[in-house]
Amino acid sequence: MKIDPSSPADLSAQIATAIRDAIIGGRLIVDQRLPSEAELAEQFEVSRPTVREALKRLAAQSLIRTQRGATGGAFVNRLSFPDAYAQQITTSTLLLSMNAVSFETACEARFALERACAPLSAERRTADHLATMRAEIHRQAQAGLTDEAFCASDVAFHRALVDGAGNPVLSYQLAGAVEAMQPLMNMITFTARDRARIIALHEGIANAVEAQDGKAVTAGLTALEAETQDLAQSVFAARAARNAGKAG
Amino acid sequence: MKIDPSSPADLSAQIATAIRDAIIGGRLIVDQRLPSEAELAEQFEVSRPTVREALKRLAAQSLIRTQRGATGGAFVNRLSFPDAYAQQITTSTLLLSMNAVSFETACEARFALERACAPLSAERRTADHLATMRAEIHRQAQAGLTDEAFCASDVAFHRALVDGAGNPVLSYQLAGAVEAMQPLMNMITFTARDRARIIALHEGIANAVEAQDGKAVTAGLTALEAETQDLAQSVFAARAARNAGKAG
DNA sequence: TGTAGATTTAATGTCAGACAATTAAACTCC
DNA sequence: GGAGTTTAATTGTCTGACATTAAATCTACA
Repeated sequence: MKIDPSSPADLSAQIATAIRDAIIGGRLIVDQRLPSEAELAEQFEVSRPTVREALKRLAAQSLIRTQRGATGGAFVNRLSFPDAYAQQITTSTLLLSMNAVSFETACEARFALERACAPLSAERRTADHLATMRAEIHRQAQAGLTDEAFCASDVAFHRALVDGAGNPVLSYQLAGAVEAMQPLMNMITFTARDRARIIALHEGIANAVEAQDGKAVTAGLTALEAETQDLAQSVFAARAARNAGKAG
Repeated sequence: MKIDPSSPADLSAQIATAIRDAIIGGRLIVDQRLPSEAELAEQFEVSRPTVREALKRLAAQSLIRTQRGATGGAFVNRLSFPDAYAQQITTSTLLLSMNAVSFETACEARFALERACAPLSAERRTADHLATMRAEIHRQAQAGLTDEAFCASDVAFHRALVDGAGNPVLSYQLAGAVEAMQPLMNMITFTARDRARIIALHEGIANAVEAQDGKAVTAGLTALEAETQDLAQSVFAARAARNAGKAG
């Protein structure tokens, strides 16, 4: 592993890239200990702070973990599913919030992906997944629920549906799509009638999942997508009209 | 923004979290300049190297960018789609390689997600997308192509299909699923007959996309999934048998 | 002999201060 | 007024030191 001191890029970035490539390329394997900071500094012919900045970059991506003490050091970290979930959600959320992605586009992507899980989930869901879905529907029907809590329950409902497919890779991929929608959904105010319609659709989906009828699950999700898009459109239209009224 | 010096967590990690939360929460907006390192050090009552480690953590996640010079500093970075793609691919690839995810599971997830794009892509694909797909099919048929190049072309074909849906969020989500499969696919050796079958399936898919027949695209992907799973199974079975022979 | 406690040691975490490199703005001179 | 020079602000890097942590080792005592 070598770096180029004459490169315009920061030394710490170069070192981080070199180590990252070694991890991705399998030359450093999970739980393997990296040389100590002092040794790395010597190898790369830089100072310890520079090495530390490189290691912090890697730590930020969960590629390594560090331990203090006599037998401590930096170790190649196994990227766990929960860590990957968290990164996925953060990235997706920021991507949506920073790039003026329309509600319509995000919503379409989210439901398209979720429909991909529908047949598998209908086939494989356990009683647990079904119970979670029912419990969340029950929660959604409670009076006095804030819009945020309603949305959170909505997310939990859909996660149960996705997890029902029994494919952790699929669950991981969907985590970003489903969770990143939450801030967008939170911009919507749900009237009692809106909630009733959504809950009815959720019940239809849960019933289809219980009956292990993949096509019905897919159809239910499509209907829910249409309902969500309509709702968002009317909310945003009303808001725009109110603002125009203010301006006029 | 405050940190807790008595917390067991590293100060630099705490500072990074505080700034990240400010960005996610919208208190720091895109292109806004953060205080200089010296000012941040004063605010958080830590030294400059500690602040720098925190900033490097954020830079590793593309949350900020830094500029040298008189008017330089750290700026909140707009997370671009390409950056998000790259992060997504890295995370997905590592997740698969470090967690003993079976080929079967990864393959199932990938094709399930890709089928989610099929109807949209059939409806909206441009001539460009179609041309890319045809070009990649042509490349795949060339003699003397290495397995790696064949796989790379396969990825390009499927990306064109996904991009055809015209939904950048969907493309972003799929990037991880499709690209992360490549290392796994590279473990397979493709005989000429295998390639011919795959190319035939690709042609069927391209024809369906050209005809804007979403159901046929979905069916083609399902057939390709079955073919891929069969192929992988036989390759791995043969390899296992050879290893057993050696051991015996 | 075994174990509890003290010591050692090796590593990361943090600090202070300095200098180098870079870049934009301010200034100066023609 | 414009080209070149200077200045100032900021990040990048280095050196050396000390603090903190935790495992391993040693020591004393039962």
